[in-house]
Amino acid sequence: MVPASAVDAGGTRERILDVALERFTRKGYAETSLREIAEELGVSKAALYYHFASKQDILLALHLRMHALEAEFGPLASAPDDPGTWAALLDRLIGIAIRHRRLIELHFRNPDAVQQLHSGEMLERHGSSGEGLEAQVLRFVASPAIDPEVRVRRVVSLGAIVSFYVGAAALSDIDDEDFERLLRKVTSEILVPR
Amino acid sequence: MVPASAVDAGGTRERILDVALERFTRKGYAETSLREIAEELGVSKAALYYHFASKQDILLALHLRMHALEAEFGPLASAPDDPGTWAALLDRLIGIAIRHRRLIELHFRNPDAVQQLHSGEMLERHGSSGEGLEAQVLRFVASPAIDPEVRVRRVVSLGAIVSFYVGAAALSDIDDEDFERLLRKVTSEILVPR
DNA sequence: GTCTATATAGGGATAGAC
DNA sequence: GTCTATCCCTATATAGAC
Repeated sequence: MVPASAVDAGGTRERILDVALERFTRKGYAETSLREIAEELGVSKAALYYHFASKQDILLALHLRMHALEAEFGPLASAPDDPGTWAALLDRLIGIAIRHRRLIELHFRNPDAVQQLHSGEMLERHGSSGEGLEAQVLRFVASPAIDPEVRVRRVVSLGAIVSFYVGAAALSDIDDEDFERLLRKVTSEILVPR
Repeated sequence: MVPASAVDAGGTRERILDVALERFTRKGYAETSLREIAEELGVSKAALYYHFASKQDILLALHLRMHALEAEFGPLASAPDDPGTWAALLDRLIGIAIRHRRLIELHFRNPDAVQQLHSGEMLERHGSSGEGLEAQVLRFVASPAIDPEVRVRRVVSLGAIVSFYVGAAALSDIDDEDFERLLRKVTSEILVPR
């Protein structure tokens, strides 16, 4: 672990995280080796271990950025069956998904690796909040008390958000603003049956 | 639970594929070791190599099931800008996605591993058709000649199909028939702007 | 802060007995 | 068809010099 007071003169720590985010997202966490990352940076593997205690620790640092987003996101309302609550939630999710797509893709692409971060005791030591954003969102779609059609529509609206991941290459010529506007339009339609 | 010794010895190959499909889907291809699969089956690693030439060969066998589906699917129409063509395509995709969800999840979860199957010369030797279903579908959403809103709606409708993957755990109490009916309803709405 | 060298573990894959 | 034993390779991680 690197002391919080450590000065990152060359910005190497950040450069490691940048390369790791890129690789973990494109190739996957398990498929990406530290040798690979070190070579792209032009340093040795051992140098990585000066900045991070382990490979998992690199993923953790990226995951903590996500946690920071959740903090910025604020607490979720706790009225899972209210349509307006869900619509507002979705609205905020889209904003985050567009502005931090790489980070979302990372988590979407490596669910197990991220999961294991929560299994261990690593997160507590870094002051993790209790429940993740994902778990909170699931409560809005998993409750059997809510009408199945409503739940399917909510899940599909989530699928719409991650569709930029599925069809990223196919939509790369559409800029973020246009895409966000279209996405908000379509998702809001999805939620209201005709 | 199936007693190991009671089953015909020739059924081992299928049992390997069943376990592999389960593990590759849940944990990912690269993260799943052959030792793990062998242990669950109560056989040795070497036994696996009697039935398959390599780990990749196991994935290939599962991938060929997907190819069989594509054959059943039939040729795609080649009019990417016609709304009716896309609607018909989507309709058939939903049917396949529901009936063979495990297989779809496998491919959705391990895009790179499947990709490498096509890079090598393995597929030609097994009589692969030229272009995959996925590549053909992409032509319907990637062409810049088509209106961006139309393309976003199409990609979102694809996202709706894979939403059962995203929210599978949350919707497990809804049976396949209900889910399929709701999915067809919602996706058809997505394609037509209000 | 970065290096070389090395320890250790686990992966895929093969040989040969039965 | 399945086993045990083994090989080779690559990965994470550590030790200690500079």
